[in-house]
Amino acid sequence: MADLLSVAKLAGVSRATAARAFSTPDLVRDTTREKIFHAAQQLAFRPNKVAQQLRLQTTQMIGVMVPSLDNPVFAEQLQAMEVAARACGYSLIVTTSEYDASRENEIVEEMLRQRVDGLVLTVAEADKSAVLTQLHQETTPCLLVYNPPGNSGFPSVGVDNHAASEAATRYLITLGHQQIGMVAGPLLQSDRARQRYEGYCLAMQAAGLAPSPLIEMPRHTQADLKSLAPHLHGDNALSALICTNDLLAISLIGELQRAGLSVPNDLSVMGFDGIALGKYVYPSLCTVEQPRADIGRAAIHTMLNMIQGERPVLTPLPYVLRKGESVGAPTTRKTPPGISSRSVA
Amino acid sequence: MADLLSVAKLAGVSRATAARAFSTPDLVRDTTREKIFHAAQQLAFRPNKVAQQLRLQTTQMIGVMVPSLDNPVFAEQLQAMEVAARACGYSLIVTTSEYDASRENEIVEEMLRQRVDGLVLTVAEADKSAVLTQLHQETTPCLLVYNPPGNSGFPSVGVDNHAASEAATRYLITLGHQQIGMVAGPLLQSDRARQRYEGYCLAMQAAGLAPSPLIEMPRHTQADLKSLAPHLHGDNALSALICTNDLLAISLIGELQRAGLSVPNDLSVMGFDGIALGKYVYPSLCTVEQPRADIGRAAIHTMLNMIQGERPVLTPLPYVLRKGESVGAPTTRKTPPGISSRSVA
DNA sequence: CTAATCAATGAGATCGATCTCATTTCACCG
DNA sequence: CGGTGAAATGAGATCGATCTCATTGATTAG
Repeated sequence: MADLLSVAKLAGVSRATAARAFSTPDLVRDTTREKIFHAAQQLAFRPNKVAQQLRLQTTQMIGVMVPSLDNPVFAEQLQAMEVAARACGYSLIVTTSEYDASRENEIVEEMLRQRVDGLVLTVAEADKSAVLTQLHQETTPCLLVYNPPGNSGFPSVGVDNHAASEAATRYLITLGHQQIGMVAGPLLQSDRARQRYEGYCLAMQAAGLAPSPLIEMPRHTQADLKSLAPHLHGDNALSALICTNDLLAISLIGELQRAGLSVPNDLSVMGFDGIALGKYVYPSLCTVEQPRADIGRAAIHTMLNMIQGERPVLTPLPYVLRKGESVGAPTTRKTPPGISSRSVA
Repeated sequence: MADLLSVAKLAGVSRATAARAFSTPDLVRDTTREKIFHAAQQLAFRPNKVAQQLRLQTTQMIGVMVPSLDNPVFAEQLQAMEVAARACGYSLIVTTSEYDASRENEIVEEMLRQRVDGLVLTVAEADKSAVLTQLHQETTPCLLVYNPPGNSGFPSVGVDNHAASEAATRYLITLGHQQIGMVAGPLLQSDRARQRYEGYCLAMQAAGLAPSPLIEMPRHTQADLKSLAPHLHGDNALSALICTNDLLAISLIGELQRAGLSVPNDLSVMGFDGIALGKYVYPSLCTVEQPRADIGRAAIHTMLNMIQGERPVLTPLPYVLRKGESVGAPTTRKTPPGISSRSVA
């Protein structure tokens, strides 16, 4: 591939002048510039970014790490990030951690070697993340997405999970639900899920209701009816469920319908995240929508500011309670009316 | 950030020896190597990939362009690509074209400037893609994904859309369907969608049935019942539909159910792509599954071979006809029985 | 004891751009 | 017509690594 030097030679000027023709055209006489452009054209010259990056000590690249692209909430955020970054002349190096801490380490190390200008990460658990602890030693700016800011010491872009979950729970309570449960992936391993559970508990208590213990599913994004069955019958049968993410909610609704139950008549199901597909399934998913595209854009713009040396000022982004057909008012249960009202006490 | 030279100085050796300690440790005396590693540790030395890339004339980076990450079929493929690339020491620069030809050009140009070692692209239409035409001038290896190989002149990883669509259609015919339609996004603008329609037509004709004209939806991944309504009533009312992608199918099923129709009792709906979520919704989506993860992995491994200078040998990957609850045998229609059988002739 | 061999290291060029600083060119004015 | 300042250009250093080739030092064979 032709380099600047060969262009300069062909045009009969020095390297420096050829370089100027591209970076600061005003400093080059019109006729000279023409000659250089013409030579560049002939040689199919294409500037070498790697050389620029080395010389200018900036890569115009942002390293992005998300847990998985199989979850649309991350893919949709990434889509917006890519568009925003490109519009500002930045490229993204995209990686997935698969929720694996050792991979997180390798990935971040690799990106630092690549001298990315900034890191935008979503980690499994911000508070106890080894990789974040180590990043404090570094000068490369780092920004979290979705992870609650907590005490990780890094700025974070996302919604207030705590408040959002409270709002979701209150909404169900307003509709008349009293037996409300929450469903999550295994071990409540994601910090966001934990905050959502806490928000749920608070809202329940504020309404004088007893929060149910968390119902754990064996997988993070796929519901399993067996784990849920015990909570659907008896005195304390649930009338509404909040899932810590939309994939869990959608697959749960599918399983319930497959088992002959009606959503929302037999059970109201609410999600969390607001992935696009939730609007199109039937029943449409009632969920707390995180503005994924806004979050992605905000992450990029905040990161660019941080790269400029500014200290980020971040307010949580607004969540939207998206109503949907998967949630309705509680109906009279199959259990005798007397029992159901007694169970409320 | 500390560089090799400072490490070398601290260790009391030359640049060359310090470099060798990392790249070819055998050539360095044990005691010397220890000194160098120790110095590196003290200075928190981290090799600069940009400098390596410039010197070694390889970036170990692959440029990836997909139309959009909002469609899980691309996100799921990308997830697999990222894991496969990382396992081989490569990074991905990820971009989205948003089905925009001018963006395609900019993106590819940008990646060539970045001196990616290879390009893995999914373009809107491989046959009439300006960017592909221009890429023939370049030496950077280029591989298509999902795009049918056609006469673009580039190797391609994906399934045989033509055959897959034929198989899907035959499956519906085997179940007894005769009035089968196909639904696509606007203008049949994607080359894959066009092949799928052709496959459908062939299978219909082979069975002695008349293919219906394509039913176009105003949007690529979101169904619109109004566009479909005319085909659901009358003598030629359809009993089964194939959608050119899963998002279209899932949203269509939602719309039908919302309108009080039953899938598959009133209408069987089949998708195409095999996104993960299709398995979990109710009714589960009957679809032609493209092995998205396999495709992603194959794309990376093929590209790595191409980078080695090998000429790729590609056989289409096997699709899987995934049965699901959204398709059933045709039922007696509301229209008088005599009419429905007459309409077959 | 000297020559030959091999392991270990260093000096300097190189990758492809940009930047600083010096030098040349040019226009304009007295 | 020479001088002055601005505009245009060039020479060379630089970014951080790797590689070639030369050199040093140690070991061993003759």
